Formats: sequence, structure tokens, C-alpha cells
Amino acid sequence: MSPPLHISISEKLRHQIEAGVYASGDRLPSEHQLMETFSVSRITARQAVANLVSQGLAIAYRGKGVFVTPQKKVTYSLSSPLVFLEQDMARQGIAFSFENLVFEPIAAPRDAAVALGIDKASSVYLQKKLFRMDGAAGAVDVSYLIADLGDRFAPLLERQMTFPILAQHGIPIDHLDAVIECTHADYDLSGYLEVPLGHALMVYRYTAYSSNQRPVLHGSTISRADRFCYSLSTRAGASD
Amino acid sequence: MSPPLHISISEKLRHQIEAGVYASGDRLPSEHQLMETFSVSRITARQAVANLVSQGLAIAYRGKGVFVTPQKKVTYSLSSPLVFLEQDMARQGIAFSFENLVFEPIAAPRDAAVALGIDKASSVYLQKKLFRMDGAAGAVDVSYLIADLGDRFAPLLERQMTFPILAQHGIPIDHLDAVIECTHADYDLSGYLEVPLGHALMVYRYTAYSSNQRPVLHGSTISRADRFCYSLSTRAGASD
DNA sequence: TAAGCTCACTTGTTATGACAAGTTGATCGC
DNA sequence: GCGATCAACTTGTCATAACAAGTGAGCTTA
Repeated sequence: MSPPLHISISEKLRHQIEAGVYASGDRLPSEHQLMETFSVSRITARQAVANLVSQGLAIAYRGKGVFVTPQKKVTYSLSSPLVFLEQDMARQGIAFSFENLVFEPIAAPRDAAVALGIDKASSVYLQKKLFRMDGAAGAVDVSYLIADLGDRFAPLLERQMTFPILAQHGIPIDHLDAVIECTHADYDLSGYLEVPLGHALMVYRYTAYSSNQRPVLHGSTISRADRFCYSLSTRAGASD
Repeated sequence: MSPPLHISISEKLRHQIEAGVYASGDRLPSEHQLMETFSVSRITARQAVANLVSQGLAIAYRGKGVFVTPQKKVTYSLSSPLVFLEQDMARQGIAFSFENLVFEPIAAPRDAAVALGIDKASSVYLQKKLFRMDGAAGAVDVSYLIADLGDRFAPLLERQMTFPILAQHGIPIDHLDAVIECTHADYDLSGYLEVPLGHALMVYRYTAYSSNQRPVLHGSTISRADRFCYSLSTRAGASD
């Protein structure tokens, strides 16, 4: 009938957060304080905190305390015509930068080969980038670029975003096919994106086609759910 | 340097799941078996299992055991022209049904009033529906319908989906503005959607406009991330 | 003053123990 | 044969205990 103790405690804290008792970035009571306030053991107090963390409402730092998750969300417009991520961030007053993690030619994995319409053994360029918004890690992008374009723009690709490079050299992206889904952070991603294990992440899986209908780039952008969302309109010619 | 014990164990199990040692729906070793296999306490074994659950890879049932999460994903196309959810499910061979949880006129909350372009005190119809896919809970939809349409189609709205009703009576939806984001299940939602606390959920927040550019429906579809994804194409006139 | 150290406080990891509660199959009694 | 009961196994909840490890303030010392 009545929920377990740790749920009662975390629900109470959740309501207090939503009511503004604890504001964004505020420090929550320590485990020891929760133990005394609710007369429970540390196990139960920890479980209550873990519930909040798993709901994305709080984040714990060893040695410092537990803090209400700051919610600063960036919107990326998916409506055509294609808007460049950097420009979209700039319009919202976000300082955007990226760190190149990997850039190297490899044999195409199965899914990339299928999406790009090439043989499985063919060469493609694997790109891994870490996107930063206002300095904080916001997304990881893993993509596969067809070999001829990778060869041609190799030095540029490590310093600039792919779509703008292509556009500036007369190879604009004509359209994208995309799937948006949602997943949980595994151990590696939780390290890159500075989120707890299991944190919700958005996955934007795309295949980009050049104007002659040839697929040129296939990849996934995996972003922090608390920092990123996608907007779209089915209105013809919507620009926002 | 080396990760804690519970991470090592859950990562090992994760690799085994991904390698197919444990297939979708298979039962994982019990906590007691993990304790013996890895020579750890129950706390550590439980933490390892909790890691898998928080990553959406497994689900635990009291009295039964821990099982690999069955992954059966349904895709909903967001490309215009608007496709009805029921039809999109049917095309993928999914039995779709919904349960009407709430249908009543209320004073418009702030966000609905803004989205629908009406005064805050105005009346709107609050609808809450639970969507089922192949019998299992898949999504919760909470929406606000403008009063005159609610009055007019009141009896129908409790049994049928809103967009088809409107379309059949000469009020087709012209276009949608939408935002796709991602959140974590709170205590209530975890009950409705039969997922663990903190499980990743997709949120599709929409405002629908009739052909005279009037906003008629505003709401959110909150769906299980392991059962639902959205597809879209920026290709002009894409139908799939 | 400035560098470094210590200490108090924080969360993280792990062990042991106990009872609650849900499931399932075997066994017993009719 | 069939239903009820029980025993074994499962995960869930909660307590006590100890040590590891990161942070930060304040003190000590050069």
C-alpha cells in the first residue's frame, strides 16, 4: 500500500525541488542529514538520493555533495532547410565548440555500408567528435564519411564541422533521413558526457544525401537529454 | 584506475548480453549466483544488476529473477503529410489500442493557454490516454483540446483518437509544431508505463493547427524509449 | 605571505545480517 | 484427480559497520 521509505523520501525531495525549495544548482541535504531528518539508515538515505539521480533531478559529487541538476536546454531545429548546428547554437547564445576524438579511415561496418550504399569492405572515414556547449560536454557524434570526400577534405575535417565544409566546396547536403530515439548512458558514454550511469541520452541517427541523391555521411549524435532537444515543424517551408 | 567491482561485473554481463550469450528475454544469473561466481557480497551483486537495469538492458521481477530487456521498437514517422499513429502501427504489424484515463473540461493551464492562443481562464478539454502496443503499455498522452471541438465531439473522443475524428468531420490537421526531448520516469510514470524508476522516456510535445492556422490541440506523448522511436526525412514530400 | 599539511565532511565501495514479499513447483490430504 | 499447503528460491527493503577517496577550510610552517 504505502511506498517504501526511500521512495517517500525521494518523492518528498522531488516535490520540494519542483516547488522551488531547492533551486537549480542548490545543494541538497547530505546523506547524514537525511539519516537524522527521516530517522533512517545510510542505506535508505543513499537509495533516496539514488532515486533522484536516476530521475535526472540531482547529481552527486564525491566530497562535495548532491546538487539539483541545472536545466539549461538547447534546441536544435530539424526543419528543412538544413540549419548548421553551430549557427543554431549561436542564435541561442550558446558558445559551441568541438573536440576531435578520432579521425581515421577504416573498413566500413555493416550498418554504415548499408546506409551509404557501398560494399562492406570499402573504406570510409570514421569521425568521433565531442561537442561542447558553453564549455560543458553536451554530445558525442560518431559518423562515417564516404572515402573520396574524406580523402579530399582530410585536414579540414579535423578542425571544422563536416556539413559546412561540404557546403563551402560546392557539395551541399540536399536532405537527411533520420531517426530519433533515446537510450541510457553506458559506462563509456557516462564518462565522455559527464553524466551518471544510466542517464537518459538522445540519439539522432542520420544519413545525409548530396544533391545528386548520393548518401555521403551516416552517423549518430548522442546527446545529453538534459541539455538538448529537437524541434520540428511540418509546416511547408518552416524556418524555425 | 580499475573500475569498482560492481561496474566490472555489470560490464561483463553487458558484453555477454551484447555477444548473445544471454538473448532477449533470457534470465540472467540470480544475485546468489553472482555472489558465488564473483566472490562478492550481495550488495555488490545487487549493484551490478542495478547498473544493468539503469542502462535499460535488464529488468528485475521480484520472486522471478532478472531478465534481458526484450527490444521491440516501433517507429513513428514524423514526416508530412501527417500519418495517423494507428495506421503507422498497423503498417508495422503492431496491435494498437488505447485506454482513456481522463476526459474532462478544465481551466486551461498556462502552457496550454499560450500554445492554443487563448486566455488562461478559458476552458479546454483535458485528455489523458494510455497507448498500448501489442497489449503492453507503450506511451501516455496528455493533451488539451480547444473547448468548441471538445464539446462537439465529446462522446467520440473517449473511444477514438483525436486526429482521425477531426479529419473525418472536415477539420483536418494542417501542420504540427513539435519538440522532441527525453526525460526520466518519475514514480507515477514508472507505474503507468511499467518501467523502472528513472527509465528513459521520449517526450513528443506538439501543437496541432487546423487548416485556418488556428491551434486546436496541444499536448505531450510520453513514450517508453525501448519501444518507440521517431523517424523523419527532410526530403520534400517524403512519405516514409 | 605563500606553500603545504591536517582535519572534518562529503560521497563511493563493500561486507554481513535480517526480514518482507512474490513466484513456483512439489507434496499432502481429500 | 484436484485443490490447498508448504518449502525453496527469487528480488526488495533496511540496519550496522568499516574503509576509500575527493573537497575545502583552516592552521602550520618556512
